[in-house]
Amino acid sequence: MSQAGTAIQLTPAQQEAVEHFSGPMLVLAGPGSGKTRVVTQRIARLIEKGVRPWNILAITFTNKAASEMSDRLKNLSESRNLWVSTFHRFCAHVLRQRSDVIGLQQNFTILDTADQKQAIKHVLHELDFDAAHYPPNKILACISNAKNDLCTADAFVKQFEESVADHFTAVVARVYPAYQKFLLESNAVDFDDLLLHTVHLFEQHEEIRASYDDRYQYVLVDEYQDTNEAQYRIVRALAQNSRNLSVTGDPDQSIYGWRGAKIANILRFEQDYPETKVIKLEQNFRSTKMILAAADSLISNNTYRKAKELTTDNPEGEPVELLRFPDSPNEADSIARHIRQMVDSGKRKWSDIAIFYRVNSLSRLLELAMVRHRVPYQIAAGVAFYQRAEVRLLLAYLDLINNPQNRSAFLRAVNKPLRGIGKTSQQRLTNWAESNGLSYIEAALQADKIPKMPKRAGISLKMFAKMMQDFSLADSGSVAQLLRDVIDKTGFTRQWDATKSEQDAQHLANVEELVAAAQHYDEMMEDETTLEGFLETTSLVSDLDSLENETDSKGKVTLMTLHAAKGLEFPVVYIVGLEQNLLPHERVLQEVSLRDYEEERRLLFVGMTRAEEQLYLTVSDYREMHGRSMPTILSDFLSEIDLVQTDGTTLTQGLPDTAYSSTLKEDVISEDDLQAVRQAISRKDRPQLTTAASLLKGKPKTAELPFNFPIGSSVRHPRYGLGTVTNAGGFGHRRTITVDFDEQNRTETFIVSKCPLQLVGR
DNA sequence: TCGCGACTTCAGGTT
DNA sequence: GAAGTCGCGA
Repeated sequence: MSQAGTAIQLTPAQQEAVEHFSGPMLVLAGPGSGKTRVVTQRIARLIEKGVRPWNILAITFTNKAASEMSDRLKNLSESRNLWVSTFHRFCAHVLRQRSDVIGLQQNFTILDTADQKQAIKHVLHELDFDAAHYPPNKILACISNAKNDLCTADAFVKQFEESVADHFTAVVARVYPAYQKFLLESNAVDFDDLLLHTVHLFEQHEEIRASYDDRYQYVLVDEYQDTNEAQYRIVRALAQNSRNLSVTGDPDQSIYGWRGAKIANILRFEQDYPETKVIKLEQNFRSTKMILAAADSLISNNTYRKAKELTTDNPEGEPVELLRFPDSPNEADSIARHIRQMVDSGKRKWSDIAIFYRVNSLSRLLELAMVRHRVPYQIAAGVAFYQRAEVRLLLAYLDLINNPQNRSAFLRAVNKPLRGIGKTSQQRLTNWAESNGLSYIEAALQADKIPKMPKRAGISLKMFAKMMQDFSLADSGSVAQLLRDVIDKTGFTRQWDATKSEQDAQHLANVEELVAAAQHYDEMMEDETTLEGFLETTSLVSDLDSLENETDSKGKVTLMTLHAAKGLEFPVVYIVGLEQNLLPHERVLQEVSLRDYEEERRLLFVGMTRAEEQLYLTVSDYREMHGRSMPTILSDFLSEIDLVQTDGTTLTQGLPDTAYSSTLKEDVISEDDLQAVRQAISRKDRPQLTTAASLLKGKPKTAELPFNFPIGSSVRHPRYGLGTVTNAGGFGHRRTITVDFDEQNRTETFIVSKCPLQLVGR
């Protein structure tokens, strides 16, 4: 934070918040007002005043926020035994302690989104609904919304029976209970259940609630404006007796309404806790006057808000610029060049710069441009690693060992590697298992009793089940060793040969990396290492957790969605695509809901207020949407902001870089290359998989992007000029390419990782 | 039972 | 542009 490093003087309002001791407190903190600093200093003060660290609970929404706070606390005071957690981790912890009460076992599985989808499909199939006609994602969204509002399956069905509902709701009313049954029988929960079960645990078992209330005398909740009903009730349950609840947030930064967040929670806090002390932090230490004024004039168009006065003593700064481009490839390319020039000229370092966008699909062209211009970047897509087929599969094996009732894991693992157990055999098994009340593993052990089961499939099933039963953490000794045993026994890696293809090498490297992650977990937990603990760290990581926050090294440019940007700050910010249907998003334009429309405005507000010194908004006259180039309309929000307009194509005029040519239709870099780049980046730099607290502690490294120069592509050398790649050799750091320089009639061989070559669009 | 290619349909943000 | 579905041939 800009303020944290040097000027230590607290404003009177900050001081008051830091010194607040007991009773409820609401801190309304505008962007850049030093909120995190206030929270951490207050915790330090609490401890100084004699509060014991284990009586304090600090809750955030993301792992990143949690680990950042932990890190800061480390500098401030003796903070061991102090728990900084996300809502979901906190709930997982509570539920493991009291799993018996809610009908689960302690080793329950946390399903991720892909598992959930698979489960829904399975249920749809069982109920004889056509998955094509009832999209699993829509059903899932509907169930999730219900859960966020604490509407259980029973309640949903009852509500449905008592009201006039549409056909789709009727289907959900059938699917929801069946889905819950599937989860329960799998000894599993989904993300929403973590919250929902915890609410029920607290509200239906007073003695349990009271014990946690008593344990956590001081509860602090960050980003309170983003709490949904379930989270609201959890917080309430924890502060019922102790009442030392302090929440921080900013209604203007509420951007998770679609996830069930209720902005009303923060607006009504004073009614919920009448003795509340309210503190407003309105002085901004982050942005220039120009940027703050622009953001303020935007947000003042919202009607559903508490007016706030944002002020700053920072310099005037430069005006917010609107950059206009003819099309999206041009936009991406110009931004990349602009960034490169800022860094090359020594004005900025890579990590000073961030690019935000409304939808993930916009990152594609930007990434390609970054690669083309050799701009090192990081993108919030760290979990992509856990989504890779081979990693998911191995995790399914571990999951099944940990929780033999887990149906999703069984179905995923049973025929991979191939064991000749096809769809129909699986169907017969699951039907039989369910009608006999057995887990799939138990049923597989008696596969010969299943009617119509082919002999070969039956034998395979038995062998598979026996093999799974023979695995145990106790026998292997550590999660990493167990993983290796699984790989050995299943012949998991036999299908790949690193020397045969690049893809195979990637698969093998991913497997290696998962083993390394497990080993890291083992080492960190020592004797306490558990399978469900490891699996929990893999299912509760988020995209954001892969990002580094480096300030010392030159670092990387950060690409992320506007949603992910909350809580961060950068000297230079680009917000891409200020166009109708994109920002505001088309979905809120179709409906006539003012609430949703205003959330889009808040989203832009959040993005703009991340910027410290320079803020660029961009539009393209044509943008690729759904694989097609479409003319665009300027975002209505632009008329609410004071800015200067610039022709974006002139951004880097008169400067030496000439890699760009206006017809970038054929990208020299293919989608596969981009995947490889992403993988290579993430493998090198992703922090080791750990618990929240130790995330992001890896030393900052600057990754040299692996550049691909396909044979036949055009390149530019600063001295030799234009040339064509004619040959390639070697691997990794020693990869070389040979280039013919037509103009000078010479041929040179370069080491790719060191050469000053640049790809040129054709 | 399995892999491949052709085809359709779909694309918001996150724990 | 990508992912999922379907039908075919081996």
